[in-house]
Amino acid sequence: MNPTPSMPVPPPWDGDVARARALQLELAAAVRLRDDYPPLRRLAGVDVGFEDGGAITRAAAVLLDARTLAPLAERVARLPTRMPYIPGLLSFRELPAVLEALGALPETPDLVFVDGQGIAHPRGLGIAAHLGVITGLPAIGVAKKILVGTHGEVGPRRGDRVELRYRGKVVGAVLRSKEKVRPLVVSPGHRVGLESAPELVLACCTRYRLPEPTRLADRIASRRDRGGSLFP
DNA sequence: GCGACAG
DNA sequence: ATCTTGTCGC
Repeated sequence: MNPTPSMPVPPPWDGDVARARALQLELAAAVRLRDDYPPLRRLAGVDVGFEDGGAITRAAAVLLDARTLAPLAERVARLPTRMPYIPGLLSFRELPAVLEALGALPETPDLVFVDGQGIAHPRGLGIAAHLGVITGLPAIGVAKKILVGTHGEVGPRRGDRVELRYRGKVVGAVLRSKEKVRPLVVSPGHRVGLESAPELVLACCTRYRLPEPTRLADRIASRRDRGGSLFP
């Protein structure tokens, strides 16, 4: 992704929870849930970790070949942490660092996988949806736990899934990405449909619970990369 | 009023 | 998310 001139970022945290929530409602209105992504050539995965007991926010972005899922580039961004974790306002805490790492990638991805919720959120704007609306890029949220919503039992086989409902609406899917592991919570972030999101995530799940884009970003963001880059 | 609550 | 080693189960 080239030096992007005007990529709007969340305003500095001022402690005003009510205003942040109001902004989420505005941005949620811009979310598009229709499949509208280009032929997939490049994928990206982003995730966040912390250093100094939370003082530093460390974001990682990984670029992958969509066909082979092989990593092509990785970027890390470190920023002073501006606000505490508040359920429902996660994106305001993590997005600044994520956008910096994403913007530093050598190419603009066709689709971004984000560790967290898409529209499966109290106001329809989880971090994946927030990122999508702000960057204009197609995005999907892949979370390890539910924030809101309910669902029936999920089958035991890879690929089995059930709808995630919130306030009478389908907002995502609970997907078994691999046998004998807890299912993932998948929800569209932007420019991706409710049916396509789980399909795209599953296509990126090889031998682990998490899809490659998010799994690789997670390794780097959480300092588990064991000494260095993905390219030995 | 009492829980629940992505990372 | 993070603090943290070995250990039990598939």
